[in-house]
Amino acid sequence: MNAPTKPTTAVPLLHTTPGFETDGRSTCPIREVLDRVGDTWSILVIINLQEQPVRFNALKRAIEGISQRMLTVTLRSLERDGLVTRTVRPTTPPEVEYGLTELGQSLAVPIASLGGWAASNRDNMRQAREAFDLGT
Amino acid sequence: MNAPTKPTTAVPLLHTTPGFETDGRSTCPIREVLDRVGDTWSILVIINLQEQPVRFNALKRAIEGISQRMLTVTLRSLERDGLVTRTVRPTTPPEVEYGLTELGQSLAVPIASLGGWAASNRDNMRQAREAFDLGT
DNA sequence: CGGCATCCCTTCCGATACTG
DNA sequence: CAGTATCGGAAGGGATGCCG
Repeated sequence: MNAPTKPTTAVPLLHTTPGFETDGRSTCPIREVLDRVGDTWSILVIINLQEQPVRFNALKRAIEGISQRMLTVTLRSLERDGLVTRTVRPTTPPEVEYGLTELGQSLAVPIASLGGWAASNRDNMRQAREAFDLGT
Repeated sequence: MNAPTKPTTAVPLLHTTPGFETDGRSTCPIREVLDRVGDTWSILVIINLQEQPVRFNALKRAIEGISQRMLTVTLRSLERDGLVTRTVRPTTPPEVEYGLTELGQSLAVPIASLGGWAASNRDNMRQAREAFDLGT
């Protein structure tokens, strides 16, 4: 989900190893998409933008636990991938609004269904975890 | 997605800060679920188990780029959360099969729809990225 | 208000070696 | 085959300070 970095020793994914790029197009699509929105905050940002455009600090308040730095980084990344738009209104102080692109809206649909699952099943997961942890 | 660790200085999430636990139950469900399944490999493992149970090394071969260590860690985590079952057949050499629980199957549904989005839209994301990177 | 730059500690995770 | 243990580098990300 970050800007291009140059690997020094460790290469994250096998298929990005020099000479093993598999022609640069045949990577698993899910892997590729998760590499961009599968981080800690992207999904939450998208969910919070689904209803209407939101300003930077409002977004920051809405997403519990996110730091200013990570919100900025996450928004830039989503903007780069064509999922989020950034609109500056040159007032003083400036207002910056973030919203979803059409692509972003389309991604918000499966994400919302994941959110629905989360809301319905988190208790099941908690109970399973407790049971497992008791088992040893 | 990891076993319980004791934070030393930095606390990952605000709402886990001592005195700010929000009673230990009111955390955003999506955040909570993503903390367990939102890592690099869990989603891919679940997708690969959706059809039928798969043995350890078969799974390793199926998931491009995963290391043995991360496959083990990921499977343990999913098992702990009640999403995956582990079945040992005491032959020599031993055969260990992993499969989805009912809970895991139910999670596989929204995950599959995310996968469908990924397959349909990765080219859009690539193009958006190229355009953005040209823009500066 | 909405950022960016730097510092620096923490966590992740691949590589490697060893076991039942 | 299916793991576990350990190590060390790389990456993640909070805190802080400065800016238009």
